[in-house]
Amino acid sequence: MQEIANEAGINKALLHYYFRNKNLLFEEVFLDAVKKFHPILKNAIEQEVDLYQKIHQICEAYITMAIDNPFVPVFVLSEVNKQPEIFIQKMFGGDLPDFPKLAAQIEKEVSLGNIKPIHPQQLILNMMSMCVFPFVFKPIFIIGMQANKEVFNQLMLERVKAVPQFIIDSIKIQ
Amino acid sequence: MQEIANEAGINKALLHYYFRNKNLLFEEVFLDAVKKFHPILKNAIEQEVDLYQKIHQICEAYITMAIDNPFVPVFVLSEVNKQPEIFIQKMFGGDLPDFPKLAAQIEKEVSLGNIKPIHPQQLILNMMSMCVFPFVFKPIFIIGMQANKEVFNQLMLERVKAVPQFIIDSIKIQ
DNA sequence: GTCTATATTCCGATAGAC
DNA sequence: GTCTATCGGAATATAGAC
Repeated sequence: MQEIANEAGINKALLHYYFRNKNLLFEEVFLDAVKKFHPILKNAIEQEVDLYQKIHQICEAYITMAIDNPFVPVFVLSEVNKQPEIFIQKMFGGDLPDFPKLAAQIEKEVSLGNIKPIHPQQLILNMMSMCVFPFVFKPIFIIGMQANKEVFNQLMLERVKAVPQFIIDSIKIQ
Repeated sequence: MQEIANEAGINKALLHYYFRNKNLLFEEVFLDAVKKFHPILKNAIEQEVDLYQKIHQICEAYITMAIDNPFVPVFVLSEVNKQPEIFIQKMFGGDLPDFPKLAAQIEKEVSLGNIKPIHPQQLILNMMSMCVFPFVFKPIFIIGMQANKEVFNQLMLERVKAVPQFIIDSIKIQ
C-alpha cells in the first residue's frame, strides 16, 4: 500500500479512503482491468466459423491482447496458480470460454479427414501455448537470445500471422 | 515461516537457526531445487545432433522435467517476472542455454532447404511454449475442459512425443 | 539442537485535524 | 478529500534456558 501510495503521489490513508482495504483495491484495479478482455477472448473461441478461420481469430485475439497489455498473461497465470478455483470464479464468473465446443469442432474435422489426426485437447493446448507463453517467457528469452524489447515486440507482431500459419502447416493434409 | 515450521514439525526458531533468515531459506530450498534441472535442459539444447533429433530431445527434457516437478515452471516464471536480471543471475549464474547456437542450427537447415522457411526465434518460441506452458495453464485447462488431474497427466505424457511430432509436421518439406 | 518467550519490524487500517 | 499520527496485528527474528 505504501508503494502504491508513493507511486500515485498520495499517502496510504487516502488509498484506504478510496478502496476501503487492500483486497478491494486489488479487485477493482487488477481484476477489472483483466476482466475487460474476457468477452473478446471468449468470443473468438466461440464464433461460428470454419476451423482455419477460427484458429486465425483466436491467435489474433490472444496475441494482440497480450501485445497491448503484456502484464495480463503474467498476472493471470501467477494468480490462477495461487488459488485456482477462487481466481477463476472472480475472473470468469463461471463463464469460461467454451473449450469443449472448440474440441468438438476439431474432432469433427479430424473424423471428416479434413485435417490430420490429432487429439483436440493437444491442439488447443498447442495453440494457447504459442499465443500466450512468449509473454511470460519474455525476460528469459531476451537475455538468452541477447535480444532486446524492440526485437521481442517485432517478433510478437509477426506471431499474429506466424502462429496460425505454423499450426495450419502442421495439421493440414497435403 | 510458521507454516513451514508446522509442516516440518519443528518451530520457527529452529528455522532461523538453520537458515538465518527467510530469504536465505528461500534461496537454499527453492533455488537449489530448481537449479538441479538447469544442466539437463541446457545440455538438451546444446547437444551436437541433427535438428529433428534435437527437437525430440529438448521436448522430452522439458516436458518430463515438468511432469516430475510441476511446480518448477510456475515458480520460475513467477519469479523471473518479478526481478528478471536478479533471478536469472541467481538461477543460471550467467550460464543460460545457448539459444543463439540453436537458432543458428535452424537457420542453416532453412538455408539448405531441408525445412520450410521459418524465423529461427519463432520456432524456438513455439517449441518452448508448447513444452512449458501447459503446466502453467493447468488450472484453467482443467476447469475449462471439465477435465481432471488424471486426464491432464495423461495428456502431458502423450506430449513427450506429440509436441515434437507437431513441430516436425509443420516444418518438414513434403 | 531444540525449545519458550520475547523483541523487533513491517504493514494494513483507523482516528481525527484541517 | 487529504493529510499526520498512531494503533493493532502479524510476521520475522533473537535471547536465553535446557
